[in-house]
Amino acid sequence: MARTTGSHSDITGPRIRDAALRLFARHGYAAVSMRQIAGEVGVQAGALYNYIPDKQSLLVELMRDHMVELLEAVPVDRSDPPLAQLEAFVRFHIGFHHARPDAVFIAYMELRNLEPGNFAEIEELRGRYEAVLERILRDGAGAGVFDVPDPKIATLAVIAMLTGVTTWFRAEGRLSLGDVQDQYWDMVRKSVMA
Amino acid sequence: MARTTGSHSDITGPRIRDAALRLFARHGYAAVSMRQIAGEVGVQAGALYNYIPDKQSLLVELMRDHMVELLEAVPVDRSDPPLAQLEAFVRFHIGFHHARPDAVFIAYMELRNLEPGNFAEIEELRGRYEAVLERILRDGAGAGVFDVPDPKIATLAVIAMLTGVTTWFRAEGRLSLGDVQDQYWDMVRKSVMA
DNA sequence: CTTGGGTTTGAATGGGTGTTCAGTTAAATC
DNA sequence: GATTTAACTGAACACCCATTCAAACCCAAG
Repeated sequence: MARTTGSHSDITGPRIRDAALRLFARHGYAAVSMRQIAGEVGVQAGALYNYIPDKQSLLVELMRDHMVELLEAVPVDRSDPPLAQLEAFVRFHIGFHHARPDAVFIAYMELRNLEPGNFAEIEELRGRYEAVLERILRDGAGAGVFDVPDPKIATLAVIAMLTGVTTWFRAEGRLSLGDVQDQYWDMVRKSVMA
Repeated sequence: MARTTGSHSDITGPRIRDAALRLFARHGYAAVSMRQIAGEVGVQAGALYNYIPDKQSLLVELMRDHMVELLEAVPVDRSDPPLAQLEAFVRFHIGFHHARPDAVFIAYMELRNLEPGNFAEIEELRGRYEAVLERILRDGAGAGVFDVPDPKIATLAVIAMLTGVTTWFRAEGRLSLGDVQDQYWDMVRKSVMA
C-alpha cells in the first residue's frame, strides 16, 4: 500500500471526467479525441487508461452519474397536494439543470453515441425521472385539479419546455434564475390547470 | 453540351443530400464519414466532390435548406386575431417538424459542428423564425388577450415544448398527429391566456 | 463511328483515431 | 538508503479520416 498520500490517482480521475464533460458538451463525443482530453488534464493519452477502460465507458459514466444524481435530488413528497408537488418539480428541474449545463447537454445529445446496452440503461433512468412528473399529473388529474387528457404527453411537453431553459439561460443575463422559475411555473401551472 | 439525358448529376446530387441527412441525423455529423455517405449512394468517396466542396458545406446546406423552407412555410396572417395566429403557428410547427424528423434533428443538434460564420448564418435564420412567434405573443399581450410577462421567454418555452414532439411522436403510435396537435394547442393556449 | 465532355474510379497524401504496453519516474514504506 | 509500486510516458499498432487528381469510362452529339 505504498503511495497513498502523494498519489495522483484521486486527482487525475476526476480531472479526466471534468475535462471529458466539458469537451463532450462543447464539441460532441465523436468530435473529441482521447488526446484532447489528455491534453486538458496535462497527461499523455495512454495515462487515461489507468482510469477508464475505454472512451465509451467514459461517456456512459458521465451520463449515468448525471441521471442518478438527478433521480436522487428530485423532490417527491406524496403527502403534498399535486399542485404543490408540480411547483416543486418545475422549480427543481430548472434549478438543477441550470447548475449543470454540460451534463444536461450530454445526457440529451449523446444518446445516439451509446452502444445499445448502454442506451437502454440511460433510457431506463430517464424513464424513471419522467415517471415522477407523470405520476404528479395523473394524481392531479384524478383529483380534478388538473385538466390533462393524456398525462404521458403532458409530461413530455412540460419536460421539453423546462429543459429548453438550459440552452439560453445565462445568470449574467437580463433575468435572474428566480424570474425564470417564476415565469415557467406560471406557464406550466396554467397549461395543466382545469 | 454532350451527355444531358444520360447524366447522373441530377440524380447523384440529391441522393448525396438524402443520404447525408439520414446518416447525420442517425449518427451525428462527426461520426459519419464521407465514405459512408458515398457507400449509401453507391459511389466512391471521391465522386462526392463533384457535388459539394467539402463535408462542412454539406452540413450547412442541409441546415440552411431546412430553415429557409421552414421560414417560407410558416403561416403569418397579421389580419387574423392573435389567438388564431397562435393556433395556426402551433399546429404548423408540429406538423411541419413531424414531416422532417431528420432535418429537425440536425438543425437542433449539429449547431456546434458549424464553423463560426456558418453558425451565425443558421442562427440568424432561427432567430427570424422565433421572431414570428414572439411577435404574435407580443401583439396578443398588447391587446390584453395573452398574459405573458416576457414574450421572449414565452417564445422559447413554447418552441422548446413543440419541438420536443419530434423526439417521441410516431405516426404508428397510440395517437394521431391531430390528437397531438389538439393537446399541444390546448396546453399552449392555456399557458399564455390572460 | 469517332469525338468531347460529364461522371466516376482508385490510388495516393498527410494526418488523426482509440488503444496497448514496455519502460521510466518518483513517492511511500520498510 | 533500498525496495516497492502507483502513475505516467512515448512509441508503436492497425486502421480510418477528408480531400485531391490523373486516368478510365460511358454516352449523347456530330
